[in-house]
Amino acid sequence: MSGANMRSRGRPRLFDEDAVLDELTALFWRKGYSQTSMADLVDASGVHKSSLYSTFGTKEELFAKILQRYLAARMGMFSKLVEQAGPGIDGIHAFLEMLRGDLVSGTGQWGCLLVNSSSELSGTAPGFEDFGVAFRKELRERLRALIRQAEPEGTASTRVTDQRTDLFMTFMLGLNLTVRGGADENEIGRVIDAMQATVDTWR
Amino acid sequence: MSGANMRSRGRPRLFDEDAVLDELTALFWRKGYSQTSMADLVDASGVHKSSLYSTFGTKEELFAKILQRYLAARMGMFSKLVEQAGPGIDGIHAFLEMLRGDLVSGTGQWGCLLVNSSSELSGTAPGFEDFGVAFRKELRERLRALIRQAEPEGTASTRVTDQRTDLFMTFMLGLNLTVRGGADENEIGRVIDAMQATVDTWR
DNA sequence: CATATTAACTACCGCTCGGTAGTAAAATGT
DNA sequence: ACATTTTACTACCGAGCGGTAGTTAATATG
Repeated sequence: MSGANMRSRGRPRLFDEDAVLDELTALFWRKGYSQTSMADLVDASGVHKSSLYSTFGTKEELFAKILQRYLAARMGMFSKLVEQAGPGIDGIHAFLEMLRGDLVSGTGQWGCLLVNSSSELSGTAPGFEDFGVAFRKELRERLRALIRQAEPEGTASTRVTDQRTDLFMTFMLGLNLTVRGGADENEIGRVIDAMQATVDTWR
Repeated sequence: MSGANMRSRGRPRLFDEDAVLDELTALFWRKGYSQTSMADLVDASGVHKSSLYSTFGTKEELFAKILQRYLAARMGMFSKLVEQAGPGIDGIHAFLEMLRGDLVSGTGQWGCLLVNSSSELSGTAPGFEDFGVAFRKELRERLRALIRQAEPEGTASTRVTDQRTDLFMTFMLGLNLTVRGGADENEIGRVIDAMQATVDTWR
């Protein structure tokens, strides 16, 4: 029986692995992969370099783990947002408003780690491109569900749903870029308003 | 009189400055700023390192010059595209089709150098953020002209024009990201079709 | 207490990075 | 011819990079 409370054999960790991964994620998120050095990660986490290597492997391996962890968390967040948004066109409106709230504060202004990384490393990718593809695919599924449930039964064709999903998705990517590019709250607000107006024509 | 044909005093350059800048631009465009080393630039251009430094200054200064040059070229291109697109909703459709042609071939799949750089360096920017802001502002002006001339006189309010412009602009940013993220021709086509359908509702 | 195991911590390695000094070569000016 | 100016080219520098070996400390097991 290897229960949850079974302590391992040697010296116990002095740091919480999850908490450290959160800090490292934040650093990569804000500065990008290339501009974040191992020394930066050591400083930010307080964990010695060798411990980072023995725990998470090389910088590439660490980053892969972080991306995968981030992907799961991000998708969980979007699923919850879609759920909270509720059905109907009003649901999409609510979804966009929740997005607005996220983008103007905290980590929101750094864009999406997966999108950023996919863009940063696509020209020289060791193998991170798959994460970006997976992200777009999963996000698209959730957005499609949000949009699908906003259409009165029988009225919408699959084609229309798909087109709206593609537009909405591309809009979200562009919004991420706008935010990361340093847009202020007004500009973000304007852009979201523009999408709200478009969504209104879907009634 | 310092005419165009007045040769300078010392040893003449063995390389064409503009041609070299084009090559360096392509490299930064594809690989990004951080992932492009001076050695890479030397290899790609065939110009010795010292000559690059004496001609263009440090890596940061060189990159600033490249961004500025790229900005001018890019804006010229967009101005021409808008002009070629012509008036009316059909003009916007034509514009999108020209975009489609550009994105599936050559440098198009690397996205936009300014957008990429703005995203890559925003978390650690030495001072490149201004280029991204200038780019978004200038691009927005041109897109607004395209959209403005597609509206029948007297029918459209300033507010509607601005909203459509913001949506279109954000769409283009997202499209860039989609392309750079490694989307294939089908996915790009779908996304553009989605925007075409939205533009159709503007009639 | 002895041993095995795991982690913390220090010190270091080879390499690549951006950047520069110093010299040889090719042009113009007098 | 000679000096001046500008560039081409070689060789090199210190710093920071990602990554690792080796030692000390803390826990579990026998």
